[in-house]
Parts: sequence; C-alpha cells; structure tokens
Amino acid sequence: MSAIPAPRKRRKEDRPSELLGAALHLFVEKGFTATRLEDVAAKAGVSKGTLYLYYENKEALFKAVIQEGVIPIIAENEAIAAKHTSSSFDLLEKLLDNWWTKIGQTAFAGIPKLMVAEARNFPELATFYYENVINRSRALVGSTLRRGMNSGEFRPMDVETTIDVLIAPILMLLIWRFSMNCCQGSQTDPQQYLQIHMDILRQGLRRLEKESQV
Amino acid sequence: MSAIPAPRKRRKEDRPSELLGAALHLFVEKGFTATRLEDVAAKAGVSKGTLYLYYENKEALFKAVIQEGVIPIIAENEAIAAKHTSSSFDLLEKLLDNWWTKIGQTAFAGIPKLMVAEARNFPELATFYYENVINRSRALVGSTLRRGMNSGEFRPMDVETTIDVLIAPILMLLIWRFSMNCCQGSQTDPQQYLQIHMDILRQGLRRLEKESQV
DNA sequence: TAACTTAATGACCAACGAGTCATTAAGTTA
DNA sequence: TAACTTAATGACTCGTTGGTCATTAAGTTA
Repeated sequence: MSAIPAPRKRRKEDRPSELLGAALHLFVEKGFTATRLEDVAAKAGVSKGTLYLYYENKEALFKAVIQEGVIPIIAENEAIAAKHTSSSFDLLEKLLDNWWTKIGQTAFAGIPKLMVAEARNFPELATFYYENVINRSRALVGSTLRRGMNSGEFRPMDVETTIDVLIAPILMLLIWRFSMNCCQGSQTDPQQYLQIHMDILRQGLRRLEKESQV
Repeated sequence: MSAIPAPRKRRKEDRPSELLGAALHLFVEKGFTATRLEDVAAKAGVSKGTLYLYYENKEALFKAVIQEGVIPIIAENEAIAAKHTSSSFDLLEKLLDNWWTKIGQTAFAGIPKLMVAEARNFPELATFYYENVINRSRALVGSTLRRGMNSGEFRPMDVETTIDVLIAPILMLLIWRFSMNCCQGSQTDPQQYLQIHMDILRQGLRRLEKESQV
C-alpha cells in the first residue's frame, strides 16, 4: 500500500477503543497467538510502542477485548423479560430480536468464535465469559421456558438441557460466520436461519392438546 | 516427572499414527500456533527430530490430522440411509446414533472445534473439511428431510436452512466439550442433550393434521 | 561378528515477535 | 516564543520455536 501513513496525532481519549477494535478484528480472524501486535497497531493506525502505553501486554489487550464485549445487552434483555406480559414464545422471539440487533450485527458477534477458540488457553477468562454472558443468557431463556411450561403454553421438558439445545443454533450462527463461512461456496441467510429455528421451536415446544387429555 | 524416558526403539510402522494422535490432542487443546512441536513429540514419546522423518513440517502434520479425521463414518451413514425403509425420523435418529458412536465418543470429536478455530488461517483445509465432512453430512440430512416431506411425515420447510438448524446443536455439543466445558461449573449430559434435541425435532418437524386440512 | 542400513536424537541456528526505551514530535503552559 | 509535558515512535534486545543435521544407536545382512 503506497499511502503515506497518517502523521502522528495525539488521541489519548480515543486510542483505547481504537486499539480494542483493531485487536478484536484480528484476534477473531487469527486467534490470540497467531495475531502479531505489530499488525494490531498498524490496523489501529499507530506504532507498536503506542499499544504498550494503553495495555500492559498482549494478554491484557486480549482480556480487555473480551471484557468490553460484555455489553449491557444482557441487562437490556433482563429488563425486557421483566416487563413482558404476553406469551412466553413471544418473549423468546423478542429476546432473540434484541440480541440479533445489538450483538448479531456488530463486531462483538465475533466474540463467541474467539472465546470458543481460546477457552482452553485462557480458562479464567472463559469462566468470566461463561458466568457473565452465557449463564445470564441461559437464566433468561430458562425462566422464559419455565414460565411457558407453568402456563401450559409449553410442554414439560428438562429446562437446563433444553436451554442448551435452544441456544446452540444461535451461537453456531455467529461462530460459523467468523470461521467456516470463509471457505464454503454458499452461505446461510441468517434471518431465514433464525426464523426456521424459531419456527421449529414454536411447534416443537408446544404442549399439544392430546397430551392435555392424557 | 522423574520417570526415565523410554529407550530409543524403532517403530516405523506405528510412528505416524502415534504422532497424529499426539498432535490431534494438542492442536485441539491449544490451537495450531500455540502448540509446540517439542510437546507433540514428547507426547508421542519421541524426540523432535523424529517428527521431521514422517512429516515435512508443522503445517503438513496439521493437515494430516484433519484429513485423517475424515474417516469412513460418512460413507457408513450413506449406506445406512440407502438401506432405510421405515420413517424418516427413525432414519435421522439412526444417523445420529451412528455418528455419536463412531465420532462423538472418539478423539476425532475434537476436530470440529479445531477446524472452527483455525479455518481462517487454513482456508484450503477448511474448504476440504467443508466439502468432505460437512457437506456430505448435510446432503444426507437433506435427503432425509425431503423424504419425510414428500411422504407427509414432515411439514414442508426450506430444506437447506433447516439442515443447518438441525446440525448446529450436534456440532456445538462437540465444540463446547473441547472448549468452554473446561471453565464452567456444570456440564450438559450429552445423551440427554441429543435426546431433547431429537424430541423437539420430532414434534417441531411434524406435519400436523390441521395443516393437512387447510 | 563386522559391516552396513536406517530410525532416532537433541544441540544448534536462524527467524520471529513480545516487550523496551531513547528519541521525536504534538500539544500545553508560563 | 521558550520551556515543559506527554503521546507516539520504531530500532533494538532477548527469549522462543520451527526446522536442520552430525551423531548415535537399533536392527539387518553377509
């Protein structure tokens, strides 16, 4: 690239998030170890030394990337659930819509792939992610399932396991997007995929009338 | 570890697969770049130089790990499908059982996690894996879905997308096992998980009688 | 049993990349 | 405007690791 690099410019307030954005992109693409800090710095438009003004080391940068991804979407969904009054399935759909808008269509959507790839190398961080993202989402989905079962809208099922089966296609949609999608001829339409997932669940979770009669 | 290392012993016939087994284990755990060849050699009970007698370089070893994982289970499932005469849902269950026995409970179960983690770094290999594992499996599931829709057993749905929704929880079961399971308090029982997945599908895919009347 | 072949070894070298720091340049203050 | 502060720089150091190869040892052949 023959462009003249941007001249030095102080941007103390913006640098941390610019560096995080560059780091998120490259860590998601290549993984922690295969990402070079010189590339992260270049992507953020600075030199490698600048990185060390804001982050102590490579691992500190990595942790900041994951921790910043824990954005208030979880709390938002918790608030949505607290207010909800109509059917439990409507609530599931509303939670999914909100998640898709706020995470599914942003750079943070790459974090599941990154976390899955690096969990064994950073177990404490994986635990942090599990407790603050995965488990809070699971709790929301779980309480919605129980609510539907209690009202007779859903058939009785083991909730803890059903949560995992229900969440799996959603996480996989993101993981696949930042991973295997690079290397296959055709790709799934995410909206249609989520629609079919919910469609199967709408009927698959339903308490059928024959069951009521038994 | 204070054990005296095994004395040198020639094992020309067994070495390649011993090295592959060691490499599979460490690549799945740490990822390609973070895995040191000295550790792979040590795990196989040899010195690092021995590795280079059988594999040209680190990348060649990695590719052999993925390629060896394409085991004849796909062909086996294709044969099972060709012979099947009862319900399409029974066939889906049979295919899943066979996959679980032959892959889900072996070391090869780690390959989806490894492939997902490294696809962007090894796009040709990801394409190979997609075409030889993922897409052949998708074709089997797809023909089974069409078979069920044609007979009236399943309701009409977009097959290509339904395949992905159906396969996602199965792949996720393996990915999660070799990734996030290290770092969360409790874990899903795989048999129950797959049972609930199939249970939701049994009812979720079904063509209901009301639909027939419309 | 000596001569030979070949599987295995691990010290070594070169390349790489995380992290450092003396220097430079942007911006602020007096 | 000079003096000062501080954000940015990139050459450099040092440790790590992929890959090599002279040497060793296991096994075979004559």
